[in-house]
Amino acid sequence: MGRGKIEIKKIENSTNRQVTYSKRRNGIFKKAQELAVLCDAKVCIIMLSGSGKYHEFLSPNVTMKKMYDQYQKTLGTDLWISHHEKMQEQMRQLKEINNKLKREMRQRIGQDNLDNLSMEQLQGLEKNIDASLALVRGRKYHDIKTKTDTYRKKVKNLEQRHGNLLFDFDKGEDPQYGLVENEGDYESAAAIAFANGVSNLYNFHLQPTHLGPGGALGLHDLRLA
Amino acid sequence: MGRGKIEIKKIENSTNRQVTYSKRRNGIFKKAQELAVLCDAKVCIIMLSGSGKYHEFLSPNVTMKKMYDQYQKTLGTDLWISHHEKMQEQMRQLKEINNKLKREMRQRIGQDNLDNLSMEQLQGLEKNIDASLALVRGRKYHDIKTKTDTYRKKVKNLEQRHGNLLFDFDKGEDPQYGLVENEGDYESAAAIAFANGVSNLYNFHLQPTHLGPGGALGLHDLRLA
DNA sequence: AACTATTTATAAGA
DNA sequence: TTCTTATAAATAGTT
Repeated sequence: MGRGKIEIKKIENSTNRQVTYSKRRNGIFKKAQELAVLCDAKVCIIMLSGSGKYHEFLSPNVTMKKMYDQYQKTLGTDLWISHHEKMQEQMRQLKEINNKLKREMRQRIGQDNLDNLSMEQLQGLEKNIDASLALVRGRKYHDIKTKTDTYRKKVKNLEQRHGNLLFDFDKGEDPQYGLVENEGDYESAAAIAFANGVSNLYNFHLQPTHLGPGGALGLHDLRLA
Repeated sequence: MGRGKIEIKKIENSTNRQVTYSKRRNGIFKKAQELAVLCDAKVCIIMLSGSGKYHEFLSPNVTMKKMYDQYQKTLGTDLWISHHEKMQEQMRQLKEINNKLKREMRQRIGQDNLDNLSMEQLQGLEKNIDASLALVRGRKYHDIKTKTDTYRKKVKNLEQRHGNLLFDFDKGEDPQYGLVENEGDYESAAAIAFANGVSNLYNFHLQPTHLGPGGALGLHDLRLA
Protein backbone atom coordinates (compact mmCIF):
# COMPACT_ATOMS: atom_id res chain seq x y z
CA MET A 1 0.00 0.00 0.00
CA GLY A 2 1.62 3.15 -1.05
CA ARG A 3 2.71 4.90 -4.17
CA GLY A 4 4.19 1.68 -5.38
CA LYS A 5 4.33 -1.95 -4.45
CA ILE A 6 7.43 -3.01 -2.56
CA GLU A 7 9.15 -6.34 -2.21
CA ILE A 8 9.21 -7.74 1.30
CA LYS A 9 12.95 -7.83 1.82
CA LYS A 10 15.32 -5.80 3.94
CA ILE A 11 15.30 -2.13 2.99
CA GLU A 12 18.90 -1.30 2.28
CA ASN A 13 18.67 2.47 2.67
CA SER A 14 19.07 3.02 6.39
CA THR A 15 16.95 6.17 6.54
CA ASN A 16 14.08 4.63 4.62
CA ARG A 17 14.31 1.55 6.81
CA GLN A 18 14.04 3.72 9.91
CA VAL A 19 11.06 5.65 8.54
CA THR A 20 9.28 2.50 7.46
CA TYR A 21 9.95 0.92 10.84
CA SER A 22 8.38 3.86 12.59
CA LYS A 23 5.35 4.03 10.31
CA ARG A 24 4.63 0.34 10.30
CA ARG A 25 5.22 0.02 14.02
CA ASN A 26 2.54 2.61 14.58
CA GLY A 27 0.31 0.79 12.13
CA ILE A 28 0.71 -2.51 13.94
CA PHE A 29 0.21 -0.96 17.38
CA LYS A 30 -2.95 0.72 16.14
CA LYS A 31 -4.27 -2.53 14.77
CA ALA A 32 -3.38 -4.29 18.00
CA GLN A 33 -5.30 -1.68 19.95
CA GLU A 34 -8.30 -2.13 17.68
CA LEU A 35 -8.16 -5.89 17.94
CA ALA A 36 -8.00 -5.71 21.71
CA VAL A 37 -11.07 -3.49 21.84
CA LEU A 38 -13.11 -5.15 19.10
CA CYS A 39 -12.50 -8.68 20.25
CA ASP A 40 -11.94 -8.19 23.95
CA ALA A 41 -8.50 -9.74 23.59
CA LYS A 42 -5.26 -9.22 25.44
CA VAL A 43 -2.30 -8.28 23.33
CA CYS A 44 1.35 -7.78 24.09
CA ILE A 45 3.87 -6.72 21.48
CA ILE A 46 7.59 -6.24 21.92
CA MET A 47 9.74 -4.86 19.15
CA LEU A 48 13.45 -4.32 18.81
CA SER A 49 14.50 -2.28 15.81
CA GLY A 50 17.65 -3.19 13.93
CA SER A 51 19.40 -0.40 15.78
CA GLY A 52 18.25 -1.90 19.07
CA LYS A 53 15.51 0.55 19.97
CA TYR A 54 12.86 -0.97 22.17
CA HIS A 55 9.14 -0.49 21.80
CA GLU A 56 6.24 -2.30 23.37
CA PHE A 57 2.49 -2.36 23.21
CA LEU A 58 0.26 -3.68 25.95
CA SER A 59 -3.51 -3.68 25.70
CA PRO A 60 -5.38 -2.27 28.69
CA ASN A 61 -5.35 -4.36 31.85
CA VAL A 62 -2.37 -6.31 30.60
CA THR A 63 1.06 -6.27 32.12
CA MET A 64 4.18 -7.91 30.85
CA LYS A 65 4.15 -10.08 33.94
CA LYS A 66 0.64 -11.35 33.27
CA MET A 67 1.56 -12.17 29.70
CA TYR A 68 4.70 -13.88 30.80
CA ASP A 69 2.80 -15.92 33.37
CA GLN A 70 0.20 -16.84 30.78
CA TYR A 71 2.94 -17.88 28.41
CA GLN A 72 4.46 -20.16 30.99
CA LYS A 73 1.08 -21.52 31.95
CA THR A 74 0.24 -22.20 28.31
CA LEU A 75 3.51 -23.96 27.80
CA GLY A 76 3.00 -25.68 31.12
CA THR A 77 6.62 -25.35 32.01
CA ASP A 78 9.33 -22.98 33.02
CA LEU A 79 10.63 -20.73 30.30
CA TRP A 80 14.28 -21.58 30.68
CA ILE A 81 13.69 -25.29 30.96
CA SER A 82 11.44 -25.07 27.92
CA HIS A 83 14.07 -23.09 26.08
CA HIS A 84 16.76 -25.56 26.92
CA GLU A 85 14.62 -28.56 26.08
CA LYS A 86 13.62 -27.05 22.76
CA MET A 87 17.25 -26.58 21.85
CA GLN A 88 18.10 -30.09 22.93
CA GLU A 89 15.27 -31.47 20.84
CA GLN A 90 16.39 -29.47 17.82
CA MET A 91 19.92 -30.73 18.32
CA ARG A 92 18.73 -34.32 18.63
CA GLN A 93 16.77 -34.04 15.39
CA LEU A 94 19.70 -32.52 13.56
CA LYS A 95 22.00 -35.24 14.80
CA GLU A 96 19.55 -37.93 13.73
CA ILE A 97 19.22 -36.52 10.24
CA ASN A 98 22.96 -36.12 10.06
CA ASN A 99 23.64 -39.70 11.03
CA LYS A 100 21.06 -41.04 8.64
CA LEU A 101 22.59 -39.12 5.79
CA LYS A 102 26.07 -40.30 6.68
CA ARG A 103 24.90 -43.92 6.83
CA GLU A 104 23.14 -43.69 3.49
CA MET A 105 26.13 -42.03 1.93
CA ARG A 106 28.54 -44.68 3.16
CA GLN A 107 26.31 -47.37 1.73
CA ARG A 108 25.87 -45.53 -1.52
CA ILE A 109 29.61 -45.20 -2.04
CA GLY A 110 30.05 -48.82 -0.99
CA GLN A 111 32.28 -47.90 1.89
CA ASP A 112 30.92 -50.02 4.71
CA ASN A 113 27.93 -51.56 6.47
CA LEU A 114 26.88 -53.44 3.37
CA ASP A 115 26.90 -56.60 5.50
CA ASN A 116 23.92 -55.34 7.48
CA LEU A 117 21.73 -55.12 4.41
CA SER A 118 19.39 -57.90 3.29
CA MET A 119 19.65 -59.18 -0.23
CA GLU A 120 16.56 -57.19 -1.18
CA GLN A 121 17.98 -54.00 0.28
CA LEU A 122 21.25 -54.62 -1.44
CA GLN A 123 19.51 -55.18 -4.73
CA GLY A 124 17.48 -52.01 -4.22
CA LEU A 125 20.64 -50.10 -3.46
CA GLU A 126 22.30 -51.43 -6.56
CA LYS A 127 19.32 -50.46 -8.71
CA ASN A 128 19.33 -47.07 -7.12
CA ILE A 129 22.99 -46.50 -7.75
CA ASP A 130 22.58 -47.74 -11.28
CA ALA A 131 19.78 -45.27 -11.87
CA SER A 132 21.97 -42.52 -10.47
CA LEU A 133 24.74 -43.54 -12.79
CA ALA A 134 22.32 -43.41 -15.69
CA LEU A 135 21.22 -39.95 -14.60
CA VAL A 136 24.74 -38.69 -14.34
CA ARG A 137 25.59 -40.14 -17.71
CA GLY A 138 22.34 -38.73 -19.06
CA ARG A 139 23.29 -35.36 -17.81
CA LYS A 140 26.70 -35.66 -19.35
CA TYR A 141 25.15 -36.69 -22.64
CA HIS A 142 22.71 -33.80 -22.44
CA ASP A 143 25.55 -31.37 -21.98
CA ILE A 144 27.52 -32.88 -24.83
CA LYS A 145 24.46 -32.83 -27.07
CA THR A 146 23.75 -29.22 -26.25
CA LYS A 147 27.33 -28.29 -27.01
CA THR A 148 27.26 -30.34 -30.19
CA ASP A 149 24.04 -28.70 -31.33
CA THR A 150 25.47 -25.33 -30.65
CA TYR A 151 28.58 -26.20 -32.58
CA ARG A 152 26.50 -27.67 -35.39
CA LYS A 153 24.55 -24.43 -35.62
CA LYS A 154 27.76 -22.46 -35.70
CA VAL A 155 29.03 -24.68 -38.46
CA LYS A 156 25.77 -24.30 -40.40
CA ASN A 157 26.11 -20.60 -40.01
CA LEU A 158 29.63 -20.76 -41.38
CA GLU A 159 28.44 -22.97 -44.25
CA GLN A 160 25.93 -20.34 -45.27
CA ARG A 161 28.54 -17.66 -44.96
CA HIS A 162 31.37 -19.33 -46.76
CA GLY A 163 29.61 -21.58 -49.18
CA ASN A 164 30.67 -24.86 -50.72
CA LEU A 165 34.30 -24.96 -49.70
CA LEU A 166 33.43 -25.23 -46.05
CA PHE A 167 30.46 -27.50 -46.84
CA ASP A 168 32.85 -30.07 -48.28
CA PHE A 169 34.99 -29.90 -45.19
CA ASP A 170 31.95 -30.41 -42.97
CA LYS A 171 31.00 -33.62 -44.77
CA GLY A 172 34.18 -35.16 -43.50
CA GLU A 173 33.35 -34.35 -39.86
CA ASP A 174 29.70 -35.33 -39.77
CA PRO A 175 30.23 -39.06 -39.10
CA GLN A 176 32.06 -38.16 -35.89
CA TYR A 177 29.01 -36.43 -34.51
CA GLY A 178 26.85 -39.34 -35.60
CA LEU A 179 29.08 -41.68 -33.64
CA VAL A 180 28.73 -39.61 -30.48
CA GLU A 181 24.97 -39.49 -30.83
CA ASN A 182 24.61 -43.21 -31.00
CA GLU A 183 27.35 -44.26 -28.61
CA GLY A 184 26.20 -46.28 -25.62
CA ASP A 185 22.59 -46.21 -24.35
CA TYR A 186 22.57 -42.81 -22.71
CA GLU A 187 19.38 -41.83 -24.39
CA SER A 188 17.41 -44.90 -23.31
CA ALA A 189 18.85 -44.79 -19.80
CA ALA A 190 17.78 -41.19 -19.46
CA ALA A 191 14.34 -42.10 -20.77
CA ILE A 192 13.98 -44.80 -18.09
CA ALA A 193 15.10 -42.39 -15.42
CA PHE A 194 12.53 -39.85 -16.56
CA ALA A 195 9.83 -42.51 -16.64
CA ASN A 196 10.69 -43.35 -13.03
CA GLY A 197 10.01 -39.76 -12.04
CA VAL A 198 13.49 -39.03 -10.83
CA SER A 199 14.31 -36.31 -13.32
CA ASN A 200 14.90 -33.90 -10.47
CA LEU A 201 17.89 -35.96 -9.42
CA TYR A 202 19.62 -34.49 -12.44
CA ASN A 203 20.85 -31.85 -10.08
CA PHE A 204 22.34 -34.24 -7.57
CA HIS A 205 26.10 -34.24 -7.90
CA LEU A 206 28.08 -36.86 -6.10
CA GLN A 207 31.71 -36.16 -5.36
CA PRO A 208 33.14 -39.10 -3.46
CA THR A 209 36.68 -38.20 -4.50
CA HIS A 210 36.64 -35.56 -1.78
CA LEU A 211 36.51 -38.13 1.02
CA GLY A 212 38.93 -37.64 3.86
CA PRO A 213 41.70 -40.17 4.60
CA GLY A 214 39.78 -41.90 7.40
CA GLY A 215 36.78 -42.41 5.17
CA ALA A 216 34.66 -40.01 7.26
CA LEU A 217 32.06 -38.26 5.16
CA GLY A 218 31.30 -34.64 5.97
CA LEU A 219 28.14 -33.03 4.72
CA HIS A 220 30.23 -30.56 2.77
CA ASP A 221 30.96 -33.40 0.43
CA LEU A 222 27.40 -33.31 -0.81
CA ARG A 223 26.58 -30.70 -3.38
CA LEU A 224 22.92 -30.02 -3.92
CA ALA A 225 22.55 -27.39 -6.60
CA MET B 1 -11.73 -1.34 5.67
CA GLY B 2 -14.54 -3.43 4.51
CA ARG B 3 -18.04 -3.13 3.21
CA GLY B 4 -18.72 -0.56 5.86
CA LYS B 5 -16.93 1.41 8.49
CA ILE B 6 -17.13 0.02 12.00
CA GLU B 7 -16.82 1.63 15.37
CA ILE B 8 -13.89 0.49 17.44
CA LYS B 9 -15.79 -1.01 20.33
CA LYS B 10 -16.38 -4.54 21.52
CA ILE B 11 -18.25 -6.59 18.92
CA GLU B 12 -21.25 -7.93 20.76
CA ASN B 13 -22.07 -10.80 18.41
CA SER B 14 -19.85 -13.63 19.61
CA THR B 15 -19.46 -15.28 16.22
CA ASN B 16 -18.54 -12.06 14.48
CA ARG B 17 -16.11 -11.28 17.27
CA GLN B 18 -14.46 -14.63 16.80
CA VAL B 19 -14.20 -14.24 13.04
CA THR B 20 -12.87 -10.70 13.30
CA TYR B 21 -10.34 -11.83 15.88
CA SER B 22 -9.06 -14.49 13.57
CA LYS B 23 -8.91 -12.23 10.51
CA ARG B 24 -7.26 -9.33 12.25
CA ARG B 25 -4.85 -11.56 14.14
CA ASN B 26 -3.62 -12.90 10.83
CA GLY B 27 -3.42 -9.36 9.51
CA ILE B 28 -1.28 -8.22 12.41
CA PHE B 29 0.97 -11.27 12.29
CA LYS B 30 1.49 -10.70 8.57
CA LYS B 31 2.38 -7.07 9.15
CA ALA B 32 4.72 -8.07 11.95
CA GLN B 33 6.46 -10.51 9.64
CA GLU B 34 6.81 -7.83 6.99
CA LEU B 35 8.15 -5.30 9.47
CA ALA B 36 10.68 -7.80 10.75
CA VAL B 37 11.95 -8.47 7.23
CA LEU B 38 11.78 -4.94 5.86
CA CYS B 39 13.39 -3.29 8.86
CA ASP B 40 15.54 -6.07 10.19
CA ALA B 41 13.66 -5.87 13.49
CA LYS B 42 12.81 -8.43 16.13
CA VAL B 43 9.16 -8.79 16.97
CA CYS B 44 7.30 -10.81 19.55
CA ILE B 45 3.53 -10.81 19.81
CA ILE B 46 1.40 -12.63 22.34
CA MET B 47 -2.37 -12.65 22.10
CA LEU B 48 -5.08 -14.05 24.31
CA SER B 49 -8.53 -14.03 22.79
CA GLY B 50 -11.52 -13.26 24.96
CA SER B 51 -12.19 -16.97 25.15
CA GLY B 52 -8.63 -17.52 26.34
CA LYS B 53 -7.09 -18.93 23.19
CA TYR B 54 -3.38 -18.33 22.99
CA HIS B 55 -1.52 -17.21 19.88
CA GLU B 56 1.98 -15.94 19.45
CA PHE B 57 4.21 -14.55 16.74
CA LEU B 58 7.97 -14.55 16.88
CA SER B 59 10.11 -13.16 14.09
CA PRO B 60 12.95 -15.40 12.89
CA ASN B 61 15.88 -15.82 15.25
CA VAL B 62 13.77 -14.63 18.15
CA THR B 63 12.73 -16.72 21.10
CA MET B 64 10.42 -15.82 23.90
CA LYS B 65 13.37 -16.11 26.24
CA LYS B 66 15.45 -13.62 24.27
CA MET B 67 12.59 -11.15 24.24
CA TYR B 68 12.01 -11.66 27.89
CA ASP B 69 15.68 -11.12 28.64
CA GLN B 70 15.73 -8.02 26.48
CA TYR B 71 12.69 -6.73 28.28
CA GLN B 72 14.35 -7.20 31.63
CA LYS B 73 17.56 -5.69 30.35
CA THR B 74 15.69 -2.67 29.01
CA LEU B 75 13.96 -2.23 32.29
CA GLY B 76 17.25 -2.90 34.00
CA THR B 77 15.65 -5.00 36.69
CA ASP B 78 13.87 -8.20 37.48
CA LEU B 79 10.34 -8.47 36.18
CA TRP B 80 8.65 -9.21 39.46
CA ILE B 81 10.59 -6.63 41.37
CA SER B 82 9.82 -4.16 38.63
CA HIS B 83 6.18 -5.12 38.70
CA HIS B 84 5.99 -4.71 42.44
CA GLU B 85 7.91 -1.46 42.42
CA LYS B 86 5.71 -0.04 39.69
CA MET B 87 2.63 -0.81 41.75
CA GLN B 88 4.19 0.66 44.86
CA GLU B 89 5.10 3.82 42.96
CA GLN B 90 1.59 4.11 41.57
CA MET B 91 0.17 3.66 45.03
CA ARG B 92 2.55 6.25 46.47
CA GLN B 93 1.50 8.77 43.83
CA LEU B 94 -2.17 8.13 44.43
CA LYS B 95 -1.73 8.53 48.16
CA GLU B 96 0.16 11.77 47.69
CA ILE B 97 -2.52 13.24 45.46
CA ASN B 98 -5.17 12.03 47.85
CA ASN B 99 -3.51 13.65 50.86
CA LYS B 100 -2.95 16.89 49.03
CA LEU B 101 -6.60 17.05 48.04
CA LYS B 102 -7.71 16.28 51.59
CA ARG B 103 -5.45 18.98 53.00
CA GLU B 104 -6.67 21.56 50.52
CA MET B 105 -10.26 20.61 51.13
CA ARG B 106 -9.91 20.92 54.90
CA GLN B 107 -8.41 24.37 54.50
CA ARG B 108 -11.03 25.36 52.01
CA ILE B 109 -13.87 24.44 54.34
CA GLY B 110 -12.01 26.09 57.20
CA GLN B 111 -11.84 22.89 59.18
CA ASP B 112 -8.26 22.83 60.38
CA ASN B 113 -4.60 23.56 59.72
CA LEU B 114 -5.28 27.21 59.14
CA ASP B 115 -2.61 27.93 61.78
CA ASN B 116 0.09 26.60 59.47
CA LEU B 117 -0.66 29.17 56.79
CA SER B 118 1.14 32.49 56.44
CA MET B 119 -0.88 35.65 56.31
CA GLU B 120 -0.37 35.79 52.57
CA GLN B 121 -1.52 32.23 52.09
CA LEU B 122 -4.47 32.85 54.29
CA GLN B 123 -5.39 35.96 52.34
CA GLY B 124 -4.99 34.04 49.08
CA LEU B 125 -7.21 31.30 50.42
CA GLU B 126 -9.80 33.81 51.45
CA LYS B 127 -9.74 35.45 48.03
CA ASN B 128 -10.00 32.05 46.43
CA ILE B 129 -12.97 31.02 48.52
CA ASP B 130 -14.56 34.38 47.88
CA ALA B 131 -14.15 33.89 44.14
CA SER B 132 -15.70 30.44 44.46
CA LEU B 133 -18.60 31.90 46.34
CA ALA B 134 -19.03 34.48 43.61
CA LEU B 135 -18.96 31.74 41.02
CA VAL B 136 -21.54 29.67 42.83
CA ARG B 137 -23.72 32.71 43.27
CA GLY B 138 -23.12 33.62 39.65
CA ARG B 139 -24.21 30.22 38.62
CA LYS B 140 -27.28 30.49 40.76
CA TYR B 141 -28.05 33.87 39.26
CA HIS B 142 -27.50 32.53 35.78
CA ASP B 143 -29.98 29.76 36.40
CA ILE B 144 -32.52 32.14 37.85
CA LYS B 145 -32.04 34.54 34.97
CA THR B 146 -32.46 31.77 32.45
CA LYS B 147 -35.64 30.65 34.12
CA THR B 148 -36.85 34.24 34.36
CA ASP B 149 -36.12 34.90 30.72
CA THR B 150 -37.90 31.75 29.75
CA TYR B 151 -40.85 32.77 31.85
CA ARG B 152 -40.72 36.29 30.43
CA LYS B 153 -40.83 34.89 26.91
CA LYS B 154 -43.77 32.73 27.82
CA VAL B 155 -45.52 35.73 29.23
CA LYS B 156 -44.76 37.81 26.13
CA ASN B 157 -46.15 35.05 24.07
CA LEU B 158 -49.29 35.08 26.14
CA GLU B 159 -49.46 38.87 25.82
CA GLN B 160 -49.47 38.64 22.06
CA ARG B 161 -52.02 35.89 22.18
CA HIS B 162 -54.36 37.39 24.64
CA GLY B 163 -53.86 41.11 24.19
CA ASN B 164 -54.24 43.97 26.60
CA LEU B 165 -55.94 42.26 29.49
CA LEU B 166 -52.91 40.10 30.16
CA PHE B 167 -50.59 43.03 29.37
CA ASP B 168 -52.10 44.96 32.28
CA PHE B 169 -51.61 41.95 34.56
CA ASP B 170 -47.97 41.72 33.50
CA LYS B 171 -47.34 45.34 34.46
CA GLY B 172 -48.11 44.46 38.02
CA GLU B 173 -45.52 41.63 38.09
CA ASP B 174 -42.65 43.35 36.27
CA PRO B 175 -41.12 45.13 39.30
CA GLN B 176 -40.60 41.77 40.97
CA TYR B 177 -38.43 40.58 38.13
CA GLY B 178 -36.60 43.89 38.16
CA LEU B 179 -35.82 43.41 41.80
CA VAL B 180 -34.34 40.01 41.20
CA GLU B 181 -32.23 41.30 38.34
CA ASN B 182 -30.60 43.98 40.42
CA GLU B 183 -30.36 42.21 43.74
CA GLY B 184 -26.86 41.81 45.10
CA ASP B 185 -23.76 42.03 42.91
CA TYR B 186 -23.93 38.62 41.22
CA GLU B 187 -23.38 40.05 37.83
CA SER B 188 -20.21 41.94 38.69
CA ALA B 189 -18.87 39.08 40.79
CA ALA B 190 -19.37 36.73 37.87
CA ALA B 191 -17.66 39.22 35.57
CA ILE B 192 -14.60 39.31 37.85
CA ALA B 193 -14.52 35.56 38.04
CA PHE B 194 -14.61 35.33 34.27
CA ALA B 195 -11.88 37.96 33.96
CA ASN B 196 -9.73 35.85 36.27
CA GLY B 197 -10.07 32.95 33.87
CA VAL B 198 -11.81 30.66 36.27
CA SER B 199 -15.04 30.32 34.35
CA ASN B 200 -14.48 26.59 34.16
CA LEU B 201 -14.96 26.41 37.88
CA TYR B 202 -18.63 26.92 37.15
CA ASN B 203 -18.84 23.18 37.11
CA PHE B 204 -17.21 22.69 40.48
CA HIS B 205 -19.81 21.88 43.10
CA LEU B 206 -18.82 21.91 46.71
CA GLN B 207 -20.87 19.86 49.12
CA PRO B 208 -19.35 20.23 52.58
CA THR B 209 -22.62 19.20 54.22
CA HIS B 210 -21.78 15.59 53.38
CA LEU B 211 -18.83 15.48 55.78
CA GLY B 212 -18.64 12.51 58.09
CA PRO B 213 -18.88 12.90 61.90
CA GLY B 214 -15.11 12.76 62.44
CA GLY B 215 -14.54 15.50 59.92
CA ALA B 216 -12.77 13.09 57.55
CA LEU B 217 -13.26 14.06 53.95
CA GLY B 218 -13.71 11.26 51.39
CA LEU B 219 -13.18 11.90 47.72
CA HIS B 220 -16.80 10.98 47.12
CA ASP B 221 -17.63 14.29 48.67
CA LEU B 222 -16.25 16.08 45.65
CA ARG B 223 -18.47 16.24 42.64
CA LEU B 224 -16.75 17.18 39.43
CA ALA B 225 -19.35 17.30 36.69
C1' DA C 1 -13.57 -20.41 3.18
C1' DA C 2 -14.22 -17.18 -0.92
C1' DC C 3 -15.63 -12.88 -2.73
C1' DT C 4 -15.61 -7.63 -3.29
C1' DA C 5 -16.95 -2.99 -2.13
C1' DT C 6 -14.88 -0.09 0.92
C1' DT C 7 -11.99 1.50 4.24
C1' DT C 8 -7.36 1.77 5.87
C1' DA C 9 -2.41 1.63 5.62
C1' DT C 10 1.45 3.30 3.63
C1' DA C 11 5.41 4.48 -0.11
C1' DA C 12 7.06 8.24 -2.10
C1' DG C 13 7.60 12.92 -2.25
C1' DA C 14 7.63 17.55 -0.04
C1' DT D 1 9.17 14.14 12.22
C1' DT D 2 4.82 15.33 9.88
C1' DC D 3 1.73 16.13 5.90
C1' DT D 4 -0.11 14.83 1.50
C1' DT D 5 -1.73 11.80 -1.96
C1' DA D 6 -1.82 7.95 -5.20
C1' DT D 7 -1.93 3.35 -4.68
C1' DA D 8 -1.62 -1.21 -2.38
C1' DA D 9 -3.51 -3.96 1.20
C1' DA D 10 -6.80 -5.24 4.78
C1' DT D 11 -11.14 -6.41 5.92
C1' DA D 12 -16.71 -6.06 6.92
C1' DG D 13 -20.40 -7.83 5.15
C1' DT D 14 -22.07 -11.24 2.18
C1' DT D 15 -22.46 -15.68 -0.25
